[in-house]
Amino acid sequence: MKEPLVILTGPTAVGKTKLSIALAKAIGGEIISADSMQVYKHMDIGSAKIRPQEMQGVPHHLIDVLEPWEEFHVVRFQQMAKEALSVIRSRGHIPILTGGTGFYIQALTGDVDFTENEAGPIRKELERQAEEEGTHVLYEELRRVDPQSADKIHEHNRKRVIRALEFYRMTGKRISEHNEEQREKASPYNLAYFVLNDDRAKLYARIEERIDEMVETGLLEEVRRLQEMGCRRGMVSMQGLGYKEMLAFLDGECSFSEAVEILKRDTRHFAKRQLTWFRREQEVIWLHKGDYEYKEEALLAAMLERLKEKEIIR
RNA sequence: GCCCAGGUAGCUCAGUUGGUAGAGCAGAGGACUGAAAAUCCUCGUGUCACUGGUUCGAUUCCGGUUCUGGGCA
Repeated sequence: MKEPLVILTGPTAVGKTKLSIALAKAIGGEIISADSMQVYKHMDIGSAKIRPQEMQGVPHHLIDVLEPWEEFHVVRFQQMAKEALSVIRSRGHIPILTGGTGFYIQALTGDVDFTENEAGPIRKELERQAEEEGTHVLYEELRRVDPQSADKIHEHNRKRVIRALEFYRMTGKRISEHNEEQREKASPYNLAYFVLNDDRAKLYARIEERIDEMVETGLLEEVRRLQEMGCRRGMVSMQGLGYKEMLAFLDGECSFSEAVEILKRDTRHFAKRQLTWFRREQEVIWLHKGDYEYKEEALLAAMLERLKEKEIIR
């Protein structure tokens, strides 16, 4: 029997956190966060991090474990999540992966192998080359070396072009082949992949509301504090929604109200991208809040039923 | 009340020397396998305010009406 893994995800601001607590309490679960920003300490307001008193005693993993100047990425996530998984297993609890970073969820559920190469100076070299000679030169090289990837990746998508080349230069293998292999792997987990969703208009209204709350509770002050701690705009953590917009304001690039408007817009765009991602995922169990009259008990009951079907709970 | 400038896509506006129109933003869809809250791609028909006139033909020219700014009284 495969190891059980419950996933509760969905677009930003849909209400994942609240529901995850109810679910964890109902099934004796522990939560692993699949969130690229909540891992960071001192980033509480902008990342909409769960507060300790809201956890209601449910153990949480991968929250508040890194300093904002540290780099976080899928590989690190995968390692840490696997460690958390074994801790949870040893306690006889059920792991619940909660958060909106679809890529991270995929890395874990698909057990994607990232061990083939170690991050090195090649990336920096490629970035420099892109800067000096233009992405086009790199793209041409990619076409020579890995035409399949070149077909798939748009020339303007600098990050992807660089990564594909980086992979080739480091391993001598084509990333397109590697990805193909990884894609065919079956998940080692007995998955229950829930995606919470709501009407688009309601979701957008909730995003707007939530950002207003963040502003009222001191988003700008939080970002100022981070700046004083030495956080700069290039950092991975500072590319998070809420952080990059406030930093742009603090650098005098726009007015405060403009920054807030841009933040709202970008967050809407983000939610939309998340939904695109989940639509593509196989095996997803959609939970439309409207189908359950927006009642937590009804949503919970539906989830528990599916968990029974999958023999994750009795 | 008079004068001026305007009323064109959800918003901001461009344009048609008369042959029924196009950008940005918003919005929608998509991609994504070591930056992913990142990065990238695709999608634009609307009584061109209303109403008469001139014209083969008016959103474009002329008159009137109306609305919105600004100025003068």
